[in-house]
Amino acid sequence: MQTWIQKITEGMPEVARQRRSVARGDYLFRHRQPAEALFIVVEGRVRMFRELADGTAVTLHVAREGETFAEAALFATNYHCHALAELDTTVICLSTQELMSRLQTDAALGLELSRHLAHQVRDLRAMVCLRDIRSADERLLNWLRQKADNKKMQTVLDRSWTAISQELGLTRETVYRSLARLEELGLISRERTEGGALESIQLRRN
Amino acid sequence: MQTWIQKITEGMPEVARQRRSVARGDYLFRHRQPAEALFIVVEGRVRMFRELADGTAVTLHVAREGETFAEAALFATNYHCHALAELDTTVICLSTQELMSRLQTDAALGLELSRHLAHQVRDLRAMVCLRDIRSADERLLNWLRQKADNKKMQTVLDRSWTAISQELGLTRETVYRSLARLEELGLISRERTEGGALESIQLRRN
DNA sequence: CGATAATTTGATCAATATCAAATATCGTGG
DNA sequence: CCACGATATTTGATATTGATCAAATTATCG
Repeated sequence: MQTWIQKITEGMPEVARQRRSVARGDYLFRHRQPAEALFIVVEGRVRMFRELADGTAVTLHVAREGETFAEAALFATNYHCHALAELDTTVICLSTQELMSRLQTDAALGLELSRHLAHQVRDLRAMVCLRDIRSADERLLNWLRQKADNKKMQTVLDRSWTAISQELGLTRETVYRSLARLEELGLISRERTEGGALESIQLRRN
Repeated sequence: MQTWIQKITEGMPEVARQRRSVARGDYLFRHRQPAEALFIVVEGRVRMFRELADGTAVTLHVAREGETFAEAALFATNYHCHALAELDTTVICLSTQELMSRLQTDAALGLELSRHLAHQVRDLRAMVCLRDIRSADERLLNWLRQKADNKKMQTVLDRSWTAISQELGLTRETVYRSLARLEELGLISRERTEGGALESIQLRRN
């Protein structure tokens, strides 16, 4: 688990970091409810959305396993959107009250939170930037380069291509075709590390 | 200017928040240089990118007027990318050293920074989410809904459509066509507030 | 070993990008 | 206040490319 979560949760009273399970289709919280917690997804998937006057839903974020969400709850008295479990979901709830009161005095904790958020900002900006690239080949290639070990020019995958294609904003079919094309062109080579099941991609120069 | 910047800069010694002008094509900072400042763009545009072993550039972010960038410099000793002025640019430099030393003890300042970053995270997530919508019409409509005043179901523009189309990840031609189509379908109506030059979009139900 | 998910390739379609060009609007200097 | 250049808006024609639907193969997990 991420460092900041460790630092935040350690020394936090039991009541302030409870687990909660939500069945698929149920709400974790609703718009305008008092913002009592922020969350870490342990398992499942949560969709956050606003609802307009005429009932139209506007999705703001989909939080997946390992991700935190509703950090903004710390700075608001009420939630500004709905959070719906798209699957059977388990989350850890971190009490905003508890956190906030510690943040009032504990500057180190605030730094830890800022660090976490600053990294999120960096990653998200990079993701937006990546999606500005229209060509599937170029987008995939840039993703590989972003992830690559700078010296070895190599990326080791931690997920299926099917999952990665979502992050890329492309269909899996398109991704597989791009992979084939890039390998064809000699820009990458795909290597299956026989020990682990993890595929790794070697970037070739030019 | 954003609140947090006010709070951060007020009471900050003159030396810790200097203006700096950079000519188009010059670097604001380079990869591996000591991370001495984070920045606010006053005017111009700055591109941040990494450079791979073979010289390939990977863009991570393009910061525009009014935006802050390199917040992560606070948590690193060295910059992890290059920052190049794409236009003649003026920035405000906020000393990381000064900021960091204040953040060590000033919990309120840390909260202000966290608040700023949490909002950025929220906005960026919403932007990524929006770009997952493939249809231009749907994407534009959802953008309008995100921006809309919840009661009046109305969005007042603060920029040209040409600028907005970039945020949407669409070409301006596509955006204009979508606008026409959505108005045709009666889903929106475009209204020119004669007083100001600002266009406003009224969302219709269904 | 069976079931489920992931990978891979093919054919076709639809939608957006692109290129082009005309009009409208804005801002600025005279 | 007006003229003029720059920018924004708007519509048209066409091409490209990624999405979609299909299906076969392979890998993974219990």
